[in-house]
Amino acid sequence: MEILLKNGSKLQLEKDSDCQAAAAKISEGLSRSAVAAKINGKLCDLSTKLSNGDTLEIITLKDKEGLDIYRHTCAHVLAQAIKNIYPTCNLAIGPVIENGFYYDIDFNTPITQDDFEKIENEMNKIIKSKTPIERFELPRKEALKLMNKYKEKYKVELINDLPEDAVISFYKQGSFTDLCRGPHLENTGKIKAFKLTSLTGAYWRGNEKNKMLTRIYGTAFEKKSQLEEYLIAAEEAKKRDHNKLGRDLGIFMTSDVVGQGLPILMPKGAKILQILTRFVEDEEAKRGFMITKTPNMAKSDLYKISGHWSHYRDKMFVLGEVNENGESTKGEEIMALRPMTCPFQYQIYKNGLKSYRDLPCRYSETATEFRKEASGEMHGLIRVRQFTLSDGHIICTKEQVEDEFKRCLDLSYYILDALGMRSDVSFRFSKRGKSKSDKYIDDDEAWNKTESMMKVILDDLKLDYVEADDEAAFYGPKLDIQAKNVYGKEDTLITIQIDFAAGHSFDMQYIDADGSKQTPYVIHRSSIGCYERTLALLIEKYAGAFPLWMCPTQVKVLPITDRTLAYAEDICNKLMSLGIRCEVDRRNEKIGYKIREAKMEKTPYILVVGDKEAEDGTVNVNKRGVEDKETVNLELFIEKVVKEDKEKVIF
RNA sequence: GCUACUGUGGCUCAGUUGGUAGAGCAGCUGAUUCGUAAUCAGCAGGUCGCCGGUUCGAAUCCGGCCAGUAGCUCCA
Repeated sequence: MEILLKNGSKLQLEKDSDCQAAAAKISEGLSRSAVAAKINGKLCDLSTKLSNGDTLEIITLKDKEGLDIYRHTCAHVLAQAIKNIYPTCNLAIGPVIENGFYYDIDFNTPITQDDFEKIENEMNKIIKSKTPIERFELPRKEALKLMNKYKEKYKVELINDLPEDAVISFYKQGSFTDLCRGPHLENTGKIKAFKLTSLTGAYWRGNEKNKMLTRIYGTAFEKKSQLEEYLIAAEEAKKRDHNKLGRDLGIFMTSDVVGQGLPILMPKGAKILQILTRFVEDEEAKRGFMITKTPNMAKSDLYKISGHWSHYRDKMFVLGEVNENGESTKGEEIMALRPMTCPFQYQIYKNGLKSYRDLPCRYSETATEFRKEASGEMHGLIRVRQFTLSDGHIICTKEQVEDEFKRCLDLSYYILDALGMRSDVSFRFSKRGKSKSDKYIDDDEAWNKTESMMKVILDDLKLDYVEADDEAAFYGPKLDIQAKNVYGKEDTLITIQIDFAAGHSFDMQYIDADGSKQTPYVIHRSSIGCYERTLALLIEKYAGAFPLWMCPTQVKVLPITDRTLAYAEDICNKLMSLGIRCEVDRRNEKIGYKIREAKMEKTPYILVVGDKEAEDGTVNVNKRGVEDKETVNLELFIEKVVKEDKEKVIF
């Protein structure tokens, strides 16, 4: 028979040959490195038989899919090892993830990370045994019988939920059989380098109402050296962790007596936030936003109109005792700290009759907001209970939505560029999609209309985005600009949202050209996101060595002896008068000591001044990240640093 | 909120099977005025996260709470 290879060439094979045989025929090297195959574009095991006319692609570990298969097999080896050691445990699911794999298991007796050695040893035994891995398929009834026999209740549930026409396949390695779509490696001996990395809890089927299972994370690579490299890189990444670095650098702190999720920004952190805030507010003003200053709390009446009281109340800090329906138990007026700024800015819009000539109405505010996150959800500066959001709302006509949306995105691009983060973000179109829980405002028509409206805009912008169901706000779809922290966890940095409900629920109106009353659309948007979170990601991106323009201290002057202290002070005063943030290290210490400290603080410019410099009117410049130091004329240095600060140079 | 782990002076860490706390750095004082990542000496600093229990005796064992970390759920 004849099959077609991906590169277009043809291959003659014996009848009933499988993919492995095909790989062997192509080359010995390929035969060795093959892990799976794609027949007519569909992934399958190497043992899959080929038919005349098939198109074949051999998958190796160089392919992402190949590495995934390798890791998936590793997850099965983990499951087998665990079943060997803990025969009464129940297996749930064991998929591949970005940098490895995990397996969720219901243990009867809890295990700890100390048990990893034992499990890894057992896995090594299974790998050494080079047990063949075989695929077989069963009709639903038989499949259920098999899993019931093994008392795998989670697998039974999975099979029951498979669609009617699904092929139910299993993979068997020795005495161990697992429900699995596959494909897998040919035998367990092909795994060369793996490691179990962490142990956590995870709800069965991701639902908090279900039992919490034990999740074991691991990773695997083609070679031991790659595994080592990965583990070292992960350790290195953790050194940039803002939660450690931010505290070490004196940017923020927390205090037991203040409370969870309430970070305290210390002078350096507060300075960075001030710099960012001024930058953002000025840029927003240039782009037609009107700054507002609205209260941090309001009566429950406001949140009843916005829908927060019914959709969001359990996430709010409510001042006063309320019953399940959100009514005061004592007949008092109930106040609540604001979780968002929207309803406050709508009040401004509603103050006086609006004409179509007034639209678009762009409001923005550097707003303090409060959200009562569950105790386990807080994380450094990334997830907190009080935060500062560059929060804004655009009230406009339907025709203006598209243009305004694009302007919002353009503003965020501008800011991301200034932060040097544009290439670090990805886009997520967060929809309600098919999920219709009571989390969302119940209005199918409006949801459909708004989601398709947003899709048109995103496609028109040729944005490279992923669509995500069940990620919308309760009032509408969002474009989320996502960024990852050093652990690879993704969070929303910036968001732009279209709200179909606010105009109606707040009874916002404008008088159109023809004299008729119309209801406007609302765009919720952030320009730089939540300052605390953005700061966290900046700390991690730059490992504390921020671009000059956002450094709390930009220049540090170090006199070598007291004799040049006056000269150092003079330099500092000159720079400060030009808006450069500068300090003098006045301590009577050796120059090496002062330099060490200034470098550990990641100061962009360290100026060493001794008798020579004082006499010549020069400074010895130690630029951050540059090995060589140079002595330059003071005026020249000042000119250069002022220019660099103004232009927000990112080096 | 859930699962697992962690909590010793400002920071980094010691502290053996429960016998009543130790170092380095930082701080303070003194000397040193020394040219590119830690000058020397001395001093001071801790009810071992908090509360309760077991015990003759708890930093060490047990329980509760508080805080921190990773993950789940949730989310800017």
